[in-house]
Amino acid sequence: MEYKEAKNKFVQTWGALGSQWGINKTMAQIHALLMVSNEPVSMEDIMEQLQISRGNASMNIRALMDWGIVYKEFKAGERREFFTAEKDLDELAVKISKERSKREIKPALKVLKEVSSIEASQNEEEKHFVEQTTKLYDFVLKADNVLDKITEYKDNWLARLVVKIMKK
Amino acid sequence: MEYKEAKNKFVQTWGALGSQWGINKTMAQIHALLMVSNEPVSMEDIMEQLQISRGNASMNIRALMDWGIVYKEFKAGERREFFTAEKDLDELAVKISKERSKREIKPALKVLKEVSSIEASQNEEEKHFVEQTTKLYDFVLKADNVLDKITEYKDNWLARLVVKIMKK
DNA sequence: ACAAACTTTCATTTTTTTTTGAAAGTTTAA
DNA sequence: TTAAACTTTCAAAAAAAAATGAAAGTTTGT
Repeated sequence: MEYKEAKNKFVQTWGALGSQWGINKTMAQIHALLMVSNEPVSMEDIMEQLQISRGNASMNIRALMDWGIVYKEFKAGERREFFTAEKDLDELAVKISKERSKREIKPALKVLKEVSSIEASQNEEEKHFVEQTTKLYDFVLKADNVLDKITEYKDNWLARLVVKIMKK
Repeated sequence: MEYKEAKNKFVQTWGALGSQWGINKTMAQIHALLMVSNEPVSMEDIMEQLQISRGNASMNIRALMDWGIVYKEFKAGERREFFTAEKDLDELAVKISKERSKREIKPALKVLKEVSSIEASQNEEEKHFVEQTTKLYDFVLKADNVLDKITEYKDNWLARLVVKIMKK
């Protein structure tokens, strides 16, 4: 396998993986492309390499910047904008965790708290509902706190976690 | 808020959360419904409560059983089948981790290994590609191992993890 | 062996998500 | 201030994913 083929395979695979985790394919592909580029890439290049339209490129780059994992770069003497991806994987994981927590987990927690707080009657069915949603709330809250803690370590949290977990 | 409203809100929210994580909405809703039911539920009931077709119900229940998080139950003297969800949240997390690892992470690792093993020329661009994909491979491998380890603890891994992580 | 009571399958339809591309907007240099 | 060089927006089109429902399949009781 030579470089071009490998790069393409990587971009495709990363895109597919993204969509299995609720991230749109193009967004994941753009990210993949930027991850393995040693130089900032222009929108024109992204469009060409991924064969996508200007609008699509623009919107997905914007989304990646909103996630804080892609940055604009300016090159001296160049009018157009270039983009780079966050390449430090620890940093990347931290940012993704933070965003998903903020956008998805926190709102879900709010609902879980609400629904687990209803006045349960004698009814077995209702009692079970309250019990189960309460457990779920506690569980999700704990999991979310783990994410928060992870972001505090910042550097190499995964390696540290591995060490801790591995020693039984 | 009374029970029925709360239950509905929970099912809707769980469904929405599912789709943000790459799980189809109905599948997540069925799971939600079964999670908070104290009794096994028939397909008929699922169809009615979620207002979905028989085919849809059948296929998504099947998918949930393939994930190992929903079980068939037989009631004495009843012809039709009933379903229950895994209600132990630790067990649920373990099963989901295992499946996602098997279905998504392992295949991605294979590709990462492949593409990071190309013969890199002198070319800076190619060198960077190999370097970056190698780092990614190591990172994903470590993360996947964490998932594996988690499944070994089985009981209350999250609580243990919290303790470990919390004490700085 | 039959038929009633169910469940599964899958071609077709519907819904949702993503992409396109042209018009509108912005920035910069002269 | 103008216009060239870009980027963003968003209504419409296309593509992808999910849902339907009727026919086929299966199981069970008699």
